Amino acid sequence: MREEDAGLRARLIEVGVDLVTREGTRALSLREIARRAGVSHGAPRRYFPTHLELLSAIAREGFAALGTEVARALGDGRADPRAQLTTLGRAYLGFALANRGMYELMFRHDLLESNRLGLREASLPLFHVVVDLLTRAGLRPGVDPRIAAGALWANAHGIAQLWAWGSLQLTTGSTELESLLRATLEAHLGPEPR
Amino acid sequence: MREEDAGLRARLIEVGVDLVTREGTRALSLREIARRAGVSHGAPRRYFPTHLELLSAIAREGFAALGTEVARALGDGRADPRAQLTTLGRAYLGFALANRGMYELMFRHDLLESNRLGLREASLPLFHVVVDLLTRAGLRPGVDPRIAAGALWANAHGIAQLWAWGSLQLTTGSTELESLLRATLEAHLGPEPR
DNA sequence: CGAGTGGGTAGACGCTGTCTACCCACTTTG
DNA sequence: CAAAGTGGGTAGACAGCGTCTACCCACTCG
Repeated sequence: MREEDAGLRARLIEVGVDLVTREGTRALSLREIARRAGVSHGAPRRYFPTHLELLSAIAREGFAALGTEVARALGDGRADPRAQLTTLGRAYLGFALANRGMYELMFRHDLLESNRLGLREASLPLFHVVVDLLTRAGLRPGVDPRIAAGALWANAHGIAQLWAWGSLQLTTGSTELESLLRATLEAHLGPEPR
Repeated sequence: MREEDAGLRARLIEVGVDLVTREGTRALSLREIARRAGVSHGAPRRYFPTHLELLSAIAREGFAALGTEVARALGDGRADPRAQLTTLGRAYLGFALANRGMYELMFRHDLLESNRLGLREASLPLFHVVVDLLTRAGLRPGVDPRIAAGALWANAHGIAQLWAWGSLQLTTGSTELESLLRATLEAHLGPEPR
């Protein structure tokens, strides 16, 4: 009867996304989601046999959002690879910090039945973008770009997580975050050419 | 009456450490810890007013273990800084992978009341070791060693976490882990001198 | 001897995820 | 047109959880 009667399945995911971005992973109980969707607590079971599968579906939505965000930031991809990598890093960290709840969910493998539900695949295209940009940007000889991409990803992930946790905030202000990103990129690509 | 009657408080922590290293964070319910310690579920409250405080105490034990592990690996500190950094990285990743449950707990800030309970302080000395080693190893000019240390830490953390999650395992075998570590260190310190 | 108290027990409350029995509107079929 | 089947949802139960509260027992101290 709502304007959005797009089936309960979609509505549950929508409610979940809304809930996690606004109140964090803690609020994502099955019953609470059902409550906010206006159905009984048993209803979700028809579409998601278990709580984890619902959470995974919500997390997939997060990966999709991250993907489009990054794609939007990269634009037509005509800038040089190095600038694009910086842009990508900024977009990644920006997403992680703007949507902490969702980002946390996306990497809480204990909530997600990690492998089985295609979450790894959901983050794979982004990984390949990084590999591609790195090869085009030029690495030191003898460096496997997939290794470098893995290291870079891990670095961004670590920064986002430790920052969100507060472990990295020596000072306040996000200029330090930018410094961390720059330090990482320069380390992998050599100093900025002028 | 046991050979270990070192007070309930210590025993609860001990049981918790044992439990998390053997069965993961999932098993760390307050009632289960109490059960294994042989007391009623209300007993821990005398020493830990809330579940989170007990978990934090267990995590602190983890940070201590990580610290001594790293210290043991570094030895008398006479090797050159670069080699020590490699050793430290290996020890860090080794700890994270050998004690996945504990490592996960240590960085699950949603379980830990993060700031208030001195957990950040627990990891701070290790951070300073990294800063020290980096300055002695020599960075490119104009690089704040604290920033570099943060980036490095974030990188190690990210590698540990994504590896544990399975996101980084392009191939199997831990040689790839070693590659990731090497790539990171070489990126920050320049190629290995021969 | 009586009061006070540290340390633990036991039960209740509201919440959680899962399971099961039911039920109602709708479609399909004979 | 009636009967059977079924997709989609409700409602209640169950065990487990963290927290709170009332009690209680051994022990110490005045």
